[in-house]
Amino acid sequence: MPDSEYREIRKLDLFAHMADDNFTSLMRGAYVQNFPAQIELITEGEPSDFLHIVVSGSVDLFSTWNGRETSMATVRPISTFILAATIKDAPYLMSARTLEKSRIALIPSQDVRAIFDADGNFARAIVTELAQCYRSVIKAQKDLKLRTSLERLANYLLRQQRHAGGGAAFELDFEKRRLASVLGMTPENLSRAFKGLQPYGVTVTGTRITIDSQADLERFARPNPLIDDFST
Amino acid sequence: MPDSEYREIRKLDLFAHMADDNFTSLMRGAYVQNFPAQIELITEGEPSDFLHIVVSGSVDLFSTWNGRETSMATVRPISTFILAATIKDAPYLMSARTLEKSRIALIPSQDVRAIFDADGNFARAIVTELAQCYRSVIKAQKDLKLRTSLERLANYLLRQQRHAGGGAAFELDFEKRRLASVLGMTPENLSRAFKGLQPYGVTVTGTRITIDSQADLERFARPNPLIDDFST
DNA sequence: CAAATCAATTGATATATGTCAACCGGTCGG
DNA sequence: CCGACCGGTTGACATATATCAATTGATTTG
Repeated sequence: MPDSEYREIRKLDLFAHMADDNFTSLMRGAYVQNFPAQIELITEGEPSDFLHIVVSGSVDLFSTWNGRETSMATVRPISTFILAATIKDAPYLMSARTLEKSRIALIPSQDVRAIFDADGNFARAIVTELAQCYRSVIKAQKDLKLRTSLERLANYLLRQQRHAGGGAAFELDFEKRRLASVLGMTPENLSRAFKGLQPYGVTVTGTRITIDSQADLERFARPNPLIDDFST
Repeated sequence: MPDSEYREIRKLDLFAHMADDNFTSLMRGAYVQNFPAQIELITEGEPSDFLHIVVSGSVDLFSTWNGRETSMATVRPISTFILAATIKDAPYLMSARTLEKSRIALIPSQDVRAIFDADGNFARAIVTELAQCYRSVIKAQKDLKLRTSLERLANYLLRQQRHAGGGAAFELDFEKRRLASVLGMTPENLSRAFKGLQPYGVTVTGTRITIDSQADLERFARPNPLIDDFST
C-alpha cells in the first residue's frame, strides 16, 4: 500500500486514535485493489470476510428480492462499508458494486474483531461509527415512511444543495436512475417529480439543478434536522 | 430496584459479561419506574439523557413529520432502546410511548458512556447490540422498498407465526392499526390486505390468524433470511 | 459518418394505495 | 339497560405510483 494511502486511511475517524502498532498490524493483513466500474464487489448473503474501505471512486450498496432491486446507499471516499456484518461475523445484507473506477482497501474481518478487543480507542470509534450508521438508516426510514416521493425529492435536493456548498445551482452527483432507486421510485416517476417541483422554483438541465426560489422550495419540503441532517 | 429485576437486567446480553463493580456502579445511578399505558416516555429531538430498558410491558417507537406519524418498531422485555442516541450523545430520532402498563429502567447516558470506556466486555456487548439494531433497520428498509404491502403482510405473518412457535394458528401481538403503521400502510388497507391473502389460505378472526395452507402462503410471500430472519 | 446504445423523457394506461364516509359490533360507564 | 365510544371493516372514490410503449437526444462504436 502506498504511504500516502496508508496515512489517509489512518486519518479516518475509525482509525485515527488507535495505537500505532495496532493500526500497523491491522494494515499488515490488508490489501488495496483497483476495480473497474460496474464490478460487483460483494454479494448479499455471502460471509463477511473483509471490512471494505473506499479509497477513491464510489460504491453502490443495493439489495435484491424476487427479481427486484433497490439502491440502499452510496459510499464515497473515504469511508467504510459493511462494518456491521464484519462486527457480527454475519452474512452481508447488501451487495456492493463500483459505480466508477475505484480503489478499495480490504481488511480481514477477523483482524478487525481482534484489534477491537485489544484497542479501546478503536473500539470506541467503531461504536461511534456504527451508531452513526444506525441513525442514518433510521432517518432514511422516516424519509420513506413519512413522505411522498415528491417530498423526498424536494428534501433530497435541499440536502444535496447544502452538501454542494449552499449555492442556488449545483450538480446531481449520480445518474437519475440511481437517484430514483435511492428515493424509492421509478425513473419515470422521478422525471415527473422534477416537473412537479417546477412550481416551487426548481429547474433541471441535465444533471444541473437550480433552485430559483429557496423559500418556496423549503416551504414545500419542510426539511427536518431529525431526518435531513447528516451530522446529528 | 428489587433484587429480581437487578438480576434480570444483569442477564441481558448487554450487561451479562461486564465486571461486577462496573455493573453495580451503572445500576447505582439507575432507577426503575412504573408507567401507565399511553404515556410518552421520550420525544424525538430531545437530548438523550437516559438509556431505557423495558423490564415489563411494551413500548412503541414512533416518529412524526408534518402532521403524519408512523410506528417504527415495538420494544418488548427485556431489551433496551435508544442505545445509539445514548452512545452518540445526540438527540432522539424517535419518540417512545408505552403501549400498556410498563416498567422501565433508566440508566444515565453519561454513565453508560463512562463504563463503556472502562469495561471491554461491556464495550463489545454494546457494539454487538448496535450492529444487531443496524441490521434490523436495514432489513426493515429492504422490506419497505422491495415489497408491496400485501407481500409485507404475508411475510410479517410468517415471521409472527414462527415467533409464536410455528403452529398453523396464532395471535397477532398488537392491534391492527399499529400493525398497519408498522407495515407502512393505512388500517383500511390492512383490512383489505388480509382479504387479499385469503386465496393463499389465510383466515382472520379478530386477532387470531390461521394459516390453512402454509405452502401456498410461502410460495406467495417468498420469505428471505436476509430480510425476515431476526437472528442473522 | 452512420448505426447502435442507452439514459432520460413523455403519454397512455393500469395498479396500488390513501381518503372519506358510513356502518358494524364490541365494551364501558352512567 | 342504553347510549357513547372505539377499533375494525366496507364501499366509493381520489390520488399516487408503476408499467408499457414510444420518442428524443446524447454518446459510443464499428
